[in-house]
Amino acid sequence: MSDKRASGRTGTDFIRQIVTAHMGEGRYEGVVTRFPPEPNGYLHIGHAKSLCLNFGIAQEFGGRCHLRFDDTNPETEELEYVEAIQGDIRWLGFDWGDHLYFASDYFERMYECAVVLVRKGLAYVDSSTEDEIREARGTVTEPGRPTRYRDRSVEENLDLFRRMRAGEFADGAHVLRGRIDLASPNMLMRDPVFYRIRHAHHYRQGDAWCIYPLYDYAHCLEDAFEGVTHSLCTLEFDNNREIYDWILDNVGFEEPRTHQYEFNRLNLEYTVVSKRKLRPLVESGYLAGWDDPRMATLAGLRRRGVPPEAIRLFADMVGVAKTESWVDPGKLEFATRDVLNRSAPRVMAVLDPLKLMITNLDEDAVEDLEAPYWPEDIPREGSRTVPFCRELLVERADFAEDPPKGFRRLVPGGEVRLRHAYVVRCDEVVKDPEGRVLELRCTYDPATRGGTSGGRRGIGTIHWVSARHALQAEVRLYDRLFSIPDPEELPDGGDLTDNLNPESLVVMRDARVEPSVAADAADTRYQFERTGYFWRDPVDGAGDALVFDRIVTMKDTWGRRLVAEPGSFSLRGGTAELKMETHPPVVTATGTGGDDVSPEARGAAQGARPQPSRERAGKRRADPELAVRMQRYVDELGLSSEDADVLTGTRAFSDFFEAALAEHAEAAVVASWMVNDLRGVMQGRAVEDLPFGGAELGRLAGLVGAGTVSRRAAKDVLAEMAEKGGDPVAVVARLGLEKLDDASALDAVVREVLAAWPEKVADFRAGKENLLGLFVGEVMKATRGTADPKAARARLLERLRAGS
RNA sequence: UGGCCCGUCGUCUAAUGGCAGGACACCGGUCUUUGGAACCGGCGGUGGUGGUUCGAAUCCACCCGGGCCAACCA
Repeated sequence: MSDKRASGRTGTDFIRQIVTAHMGEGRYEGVVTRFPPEPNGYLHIGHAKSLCLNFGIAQEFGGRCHLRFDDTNPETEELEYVEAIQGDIRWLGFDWGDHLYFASDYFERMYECAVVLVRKGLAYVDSSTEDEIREARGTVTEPGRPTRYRDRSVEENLDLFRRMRAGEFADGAHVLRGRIDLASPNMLMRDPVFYRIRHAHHYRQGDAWCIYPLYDYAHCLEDAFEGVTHSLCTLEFDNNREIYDWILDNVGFEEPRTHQYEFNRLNLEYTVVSKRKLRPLVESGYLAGWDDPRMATLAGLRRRGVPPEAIRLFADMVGVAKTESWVDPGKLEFATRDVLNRSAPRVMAVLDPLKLMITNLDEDAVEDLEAPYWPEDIPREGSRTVPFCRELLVERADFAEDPPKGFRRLVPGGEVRLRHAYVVRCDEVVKDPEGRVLELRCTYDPATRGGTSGGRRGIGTIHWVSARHALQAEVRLYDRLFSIPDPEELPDGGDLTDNLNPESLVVMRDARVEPSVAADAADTRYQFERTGYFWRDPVDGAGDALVFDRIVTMKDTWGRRLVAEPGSFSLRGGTAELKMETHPPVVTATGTGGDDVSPEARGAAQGARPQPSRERAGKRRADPELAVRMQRYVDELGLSSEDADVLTGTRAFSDFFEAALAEHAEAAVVASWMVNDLRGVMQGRAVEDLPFGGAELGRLAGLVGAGTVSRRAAKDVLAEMAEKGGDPVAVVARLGLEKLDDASALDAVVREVLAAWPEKVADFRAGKENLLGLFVGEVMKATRGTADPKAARARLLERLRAGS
């Protein structure tokens, strides 16, 4: 395994930063991630993000990514899904090599781990009913209570657990629970169930087992067994991390072991991925299946023709963070167009044909025109011939008798260029008795062969096919399945179908495609010029029938304009987009979820005084001495009540403060160090676990007060003390952080800094004065924080002003 | 309501005490044999109030808002 990072994209998201840090410090030999699907459904776009993250990190860091089926629930899992999932992952472009695993293969080892916990008294067999257990677990505000089985002996637990495995009991008769903490504020720690009895047939294990482990127990062990280093999951598993660590630590896995990190899952607007919610749509036949091209499943996207590269690009664009995100599907569309623009040959197809007769051409004349597959800005070679003759078909939407302003297509008496062919003029419009346009009679200008303009300016271009030569085809125009950004936001008493976009599928049954496509591979992705990207439907278009799916529309600046001009129409634009304009999406039905705060609430927030925290107030009630101290800090020491509140949050913190005060009597200064700085370096530790005491902090404050150390450098000293302990005087000496008092030395640094940033200096002199912070920062950096920032600032200003 | 997580342009995401940047979307322009692509420009943001600091999106406190957790699902 190489420790060199693979070349290519190196993201800077927080997970990659953690991995980078771990690799830098040599914590693991190599990065091992995993993608752990449960084989009970199809993968969707959200899984794609996780796949890109896990496999991407493995690739970038020269590690590996396991594919592990998390098949611990025999009642929902099937072989069909494990095969489909593997196909989807390969299609997306990822390879797990030899590292294919199944959680069910670990059942024996998991059982042994459970025995270890039972022997340690950390797990017990509970024979309560499911309802009893739930009821005894308490609520988020009330602690749980033990059931009467919690204190069974180790021997009895061992015996019962063995017999559970042996099949002596019925489903639900007993469970194995962790013996952790029934009062934990984290509900998952209230003696979670590790094993349950299910006499069910497992698709891989058959009837070998009748006890099955639950997620929280199984997942961390699976990771640990495989030597996973970074176990990435979505935000909602945040609460599960505590149990993840508890089990691994208590089973005996030592550092460096796997750890769990949570990132934000992908939410796509206008789509739903919930299996449960989508199932009725599939079963009712509204959707053609789990691979319906309108679905956000990988199977659906694949059938639709979205290239896997586009999905990977999309995942990159979306990024990874910890904020709950709702992504506009326009981003996926952009990624799709971006890939297809470079890779899809252009051909012509007419979706809604209108006859166009070239009256100055002989009936049997046929001219083969050469038409390049690529526009000039795509550096690819290749062309096909398209037959040009008397009777043509053009797009009905490309003709208007009464054109909207700015219309650049065919109008009575007007001219238009036929792509790759000739300029034609519309001489006559033939209609049926109802007034419907039947045919356009035009004359062409032979001097404009190949589409040259013949001196005309500002002329439009439309696509066409030869009526005689074109191939008949069915074209399916797909649009977003739902009409509102969050389809799961239901109207009162409504269901998902209320939010369906009625025009998510429009079928053009009598479309015509230029004849050249007959010779192409069936999986060719095309751009039908001016209408969008298409390919043959891999299911219904697999045989002789030409059935095309629209992968994505063209970006449509004209159609966008038309929205503002009622009565107009567009040939490309999605209907949902039009809808969005006419019916602004209702974000919440109740009106409670928006980001607007009522004026009253805002006013109240502004006027609110800082409140002592509930937790600290509670501590002071329990310990009257703390309350006395808080009062004294305010009355005698003159501290703000906020600072006094924080300082008296625990006895230890308050003691620490008093010890510091004994060394340095300026209460406000010491309090500030405690409240604002010390808490920052504690990193979740309790104050009594710090490797230094109050006296040291007091001395540090004294050093700053005496001018021995700048406040800035003192923060670095504090950080060093928090990490390694030590007396501040010694740390200052060791690190060489005494304050820089030499004015000429400071001036030298100031000159160096200004010389190093000539453009910024110019910008500053041109008026961008907030650049001063940059310069001060550079001086502080150059002096490792030992300069006096005020002096540096003054000197910088002097030189900056002098030079203007 | 107890605990945990999270608040940066409309959306997604950078900035790890020192220049608030990028992408999508939107608007305008150039170019164009696709109303595409490309190129140029514009719009637009640190939830609030205090505090610490020479300097705060970043550290501290409080408030507000959003999410997750009380399956023998994952």
